[in-house]
Amino acid sequence: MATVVDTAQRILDVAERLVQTRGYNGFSYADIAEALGVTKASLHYHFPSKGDLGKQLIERYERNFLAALARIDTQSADARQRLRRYAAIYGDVLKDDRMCLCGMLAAEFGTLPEPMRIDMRHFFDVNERWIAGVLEQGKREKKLKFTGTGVDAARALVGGLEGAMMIARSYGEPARFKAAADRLLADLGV
Amino acid sequence: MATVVDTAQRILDVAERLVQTRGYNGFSYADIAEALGVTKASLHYHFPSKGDLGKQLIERYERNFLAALARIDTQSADARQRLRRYAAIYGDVLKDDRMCLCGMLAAEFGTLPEPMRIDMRHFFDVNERWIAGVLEQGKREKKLKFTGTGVDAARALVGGLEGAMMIARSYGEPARFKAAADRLLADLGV
DNA sequence: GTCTATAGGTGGATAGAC
DNA sequence: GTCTATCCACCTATAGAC
Repeated sequence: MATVVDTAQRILDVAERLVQTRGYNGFSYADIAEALGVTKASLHYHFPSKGDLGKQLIERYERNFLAALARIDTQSADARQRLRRYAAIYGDVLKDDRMCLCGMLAAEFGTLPEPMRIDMRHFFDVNERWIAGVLEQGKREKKLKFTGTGVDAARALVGGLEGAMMIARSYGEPARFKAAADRLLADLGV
Repeated sequence: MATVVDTAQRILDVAERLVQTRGYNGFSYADIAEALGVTKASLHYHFPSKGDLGKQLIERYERNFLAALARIDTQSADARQRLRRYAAIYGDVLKDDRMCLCGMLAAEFGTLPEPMRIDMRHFFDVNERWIAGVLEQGKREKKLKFTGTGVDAARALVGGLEGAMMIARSYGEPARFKAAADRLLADLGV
């Protein structure tokens, strides 16, 4: 049985927001310790090294993301509606003043430990696969249109959403993201 | 008269590559000093603080970028060709294993000193303006197609290129960028 | 302009008491 | 599990000699 609110999860909650707002190289154990009112040493009990923390951060983020995609699958049958809801996830993250965790880590790729790199790419892999599936479904049902493979179109969509999100955040204008996302979706027939 | 090879420029050259590969929070004066065979102290003579260095880095990057756009303007009259050459600039940066300097800084926005934030946004402002101009030219000449304003379409293009670049670099696959870029251009009628 | 030397701070991480 | 205390490497930055 877990504690009332599991300590490791609370650490991950704070660390997640820190990475999404300041980046993996932009926060320290001291930041988390201060936010939770504990010492740095006790954080090391739960996550021995920063690399361990980072890796678990990505894995939890992917699990939560996949759960959100599963909800879309069960609640929305229409391909166009599924894509709209997919893009809305990004928009909600941005309205909370955050970048996508993995978009952030992609920028910091050059300094990440290998285990984090692998997990980060896996996040994009599963995202692309899910989108590609929706795109192909939409094409079969003649509700979506795109040239080339579903995977290629999916990659362009993910890249477009991540980039638009990153720039919109620098301007503090979530509307910039919305405009770009709507355009990307429109090009797919949404 | 400048030295044979101006020291400040050589510092900026090394720092530029470091930011583009490791990020602003991912390099130190020690890295530059080692690469140039000088001490950290002498770097501070040329750039008193890291914020000064970062700011001058962006300003030089924007000047060089604008010069490249000016070359496109004089050498290519066709709107479609101009966009292809614009996207090719990004592709060349990526093939050199670098991210766009300002795309990198956009990710690190949360930790940047205000002067760098201002310069970074200015880079995107001038990029968007240039693209918007090309898009509107192409629309008048009935060679390009897009809905809404040229600025909105320009923003979606910049975001799409930056995001695709960032992810392609994480996979070490420049081809991923090329595929996404071609798709973004195709949606504009290129 | 570049050097040596160093200040003053923060980084991640560990040992051992409670 | 959390604490105090501490280590050592690294960070940005400065003073002052050459």
